Amino acid sequence: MKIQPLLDYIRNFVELTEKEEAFLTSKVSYRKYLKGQFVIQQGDVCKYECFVISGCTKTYFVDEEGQEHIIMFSVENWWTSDIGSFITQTPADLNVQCLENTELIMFSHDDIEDLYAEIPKLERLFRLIVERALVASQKRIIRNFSLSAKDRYLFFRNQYPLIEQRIPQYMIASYLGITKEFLSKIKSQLILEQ
Amino acid sequence: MKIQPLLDYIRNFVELTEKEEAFLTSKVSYRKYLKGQFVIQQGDVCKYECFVISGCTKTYFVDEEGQEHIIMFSVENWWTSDIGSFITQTPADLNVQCLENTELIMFSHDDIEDLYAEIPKLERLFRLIVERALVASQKRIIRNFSLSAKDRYLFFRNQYPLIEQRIPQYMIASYLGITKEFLSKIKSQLILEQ
DNA sequence: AAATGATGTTAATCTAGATTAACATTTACT
DNA sequence: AGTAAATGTTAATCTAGATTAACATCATTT
Repeated sequence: MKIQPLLDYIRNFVELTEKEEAFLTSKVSYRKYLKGQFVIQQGDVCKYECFVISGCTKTYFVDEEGQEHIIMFSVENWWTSDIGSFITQTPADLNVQCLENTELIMFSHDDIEDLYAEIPKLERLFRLIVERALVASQKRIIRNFSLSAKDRYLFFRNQYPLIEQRIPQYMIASYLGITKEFLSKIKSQLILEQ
Repeated sequence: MKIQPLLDYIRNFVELTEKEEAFLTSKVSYRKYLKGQFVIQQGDVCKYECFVISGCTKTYFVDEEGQEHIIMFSVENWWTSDIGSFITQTPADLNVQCLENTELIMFSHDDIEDLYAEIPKLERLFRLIVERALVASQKRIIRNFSLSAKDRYLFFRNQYPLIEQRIPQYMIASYLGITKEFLSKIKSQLILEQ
C-alpha cells in the first residue's frame, strides 16, 4: 500500500503521531483501477471517499437527454467521491471513472466514524478540506456566471496547465460547460490573436 | 441576545451540555442590522460567520463591468459569510447586504479556535454544516450546467417558495444568472402554459 | 394627491454558443 | 503497414438568452 503521499498531504493540515498514522493506515484501503473502470456509478450508494495516489479520474453526471457533464477531474493529491451520496448514504447521481490507470486510498463510510472517534484531529482535517472544497466550488459558480466561455477556458488552462495535457479536449469542453466544437473555435481564435 | 434558534439548530447536528451551550453563548455576539446595511463589503477581511436569527441577506459580487451577481440569499436558520475570506483571512470578493432588518449571531474568527478547543464537538458541527453546504454548491453547479433558465427558475420557486415572496424579481433573476427581462418573459410564458 | 424612485413588462434586435454535418488527424489494434 | 475507433476541426445555420429602449405599475415621501 502506497500511503506516504496521503500522510504527507495530511501534514499540511494537522500533525499526527506515529501511532495515529499507523491507526489511520490500518483503517483505509488501497486499490488500483485500470483506465476506463468506474470507482462510483450513478445509482450506487457511495461507500468511499478516495484520495488519488496516482492517475486521473473524471466525475460526471448524465442528464435526461443523455448528455454527459463533467464536474471535476481529480489527479494526484486530490480527492474524488460523490460526497453528497457519501454523507447521506443515498444513491449517487455522479459517476467517477478512471481516465488513466489509477491508485486510490479509500476511506470507507463504515470506518470513518471510528477514525474520528480515535483521532479527533481528523475531524478538523476533514473540516479544513471540505471548507477549501466549498470555497473552490463557490468560486467556480461565480466564474461560471461572470466569465465568457473563452475566459473560463483561459482560467482553466492557467490554473491546471498540467491537467490540460492529460485529458482529451472534448472532456475539457464538457468541464467548461461548452461543446467541443466551440472549444475548438476558441482555441483557433486564440492562435490567431497571438 | 436571541440565541435559542441557534441552539435549536445545533441540536440537529450535535448534543451540547448546558455548560457547553453557556460557553458558546459567551463566545458569540448578537447584532441587529437595518435593511440596506452591509454585513461584509468586498475588500474587507471577513471576521465573522453569521447565523441568521431573523431577516434576510443577499450575498453578491460585482464583476469588472459593474454587473452584480447574487450568489445566495440567507434567511432564518441559514448562514451568511464570505467563507473564503473568513478561512483565509484575505480580502473578501463578496458583499453581504441586508434586504430586511436582520438579526445575526456572529462567530468571530478570533474566538472560533477557542470554541473548537473547548468544545471539540463544534469541530464536528462545522464539518457537517460545511459538508452540506458543499453538496448544495455542487448540485447548483450541476443544475446551472444542465437546466435551462426556465427550469432553474422552476426549481428555485419549488425549493424556496417562501423566499420568492420576500425578494424583488430582479434579484431572483440575478441569482438565476439571467436578466430581469428574460425572467419576466419566462413568467409570462408560464402563465400562458397553464 | 402629486411626485419621485423602485420595480416590473413588452417588443425589436443582437450575439454567444449550440447544432449539424462533413471532413481531418491521431491512436491503438490486427 | 493497414484499418478502425477515438479525437479534433471547420463552416453553415439556428436558438436561448442579452441588450436596448419605451412604457407600466407600485411604494414612499412631501
